[in-house]
Amino acid sequence: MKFTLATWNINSVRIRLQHIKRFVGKYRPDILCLQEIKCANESFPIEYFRALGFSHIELNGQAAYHGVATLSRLPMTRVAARDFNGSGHARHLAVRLGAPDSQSVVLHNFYVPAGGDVPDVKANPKFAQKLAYLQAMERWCKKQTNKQNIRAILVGDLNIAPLESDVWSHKQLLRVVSHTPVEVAHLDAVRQAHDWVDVMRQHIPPEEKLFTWWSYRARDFRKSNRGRRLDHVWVTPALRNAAVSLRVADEVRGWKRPSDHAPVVTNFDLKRS
DNA sequence: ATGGCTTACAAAGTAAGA
Repeated sequence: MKFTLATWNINSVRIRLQHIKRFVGKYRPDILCLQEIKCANESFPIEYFRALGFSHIELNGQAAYHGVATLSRLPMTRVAARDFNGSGHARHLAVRLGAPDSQSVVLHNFYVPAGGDVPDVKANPKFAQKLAYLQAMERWCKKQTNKQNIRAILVGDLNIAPLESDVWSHKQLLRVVSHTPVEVAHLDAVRQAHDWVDVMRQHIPPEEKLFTWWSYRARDFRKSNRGRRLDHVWVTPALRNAAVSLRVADEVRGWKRPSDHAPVVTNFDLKRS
């Protein structure tokens, strides 16, 4: 099975419909994982996506904040929508691609908490909640059995830029939430707990700068280029060779009134795994 | 630039993003 998968923190799905149409027209993704849809399930523009060809739609939304959606041209079934840290936030959705046999793949769509401003669990409850969320993800990963045979893809806005080359200035961001050593250690623990493979860094060397998010506050995001790699594509070892190509669609960040995140587009060929 | 912007919301200023 071959398919194109895109993950994109859309920062309000309802205000970004024209961008979605333009992006889908250009990249023809078979599966689209959105984060920060910022609407309840009943407010999600389902018909708009059906008209774009996404006949399979699974939602985990809430009013105003957070929320994730997975849209597909290919058959899929809902597996779970977990609340990893008991916050009541809509931040996760899992679907199964294909019939539930040994060749099917589970796709996880995540929106990890941003964590607020101050990287101190005592002074900032949001930072504590972010670390708790990552610990719950790690526990869940550890609990899985027969991990070498699990066929799974994990994508989304993980809100952490782990490598020095994942931020515009390692030194200046060491005490900025998203790149602090404690967050990076927590994310590494999640990854190692399931031997997840960092697909973006399989395709783009770790020495090379790679960003998926640029602040709205820069006058010219390309000129200042103070970006971070907050969005990720991971696969289990069984799918280690399944991603044939990948790119960050950073031109989308330059469209008028964009999301502050760019989509990440991956082409999969499951025969290669 | 220690935030210059953007979004949602029983709509004017809050809260949140990161």
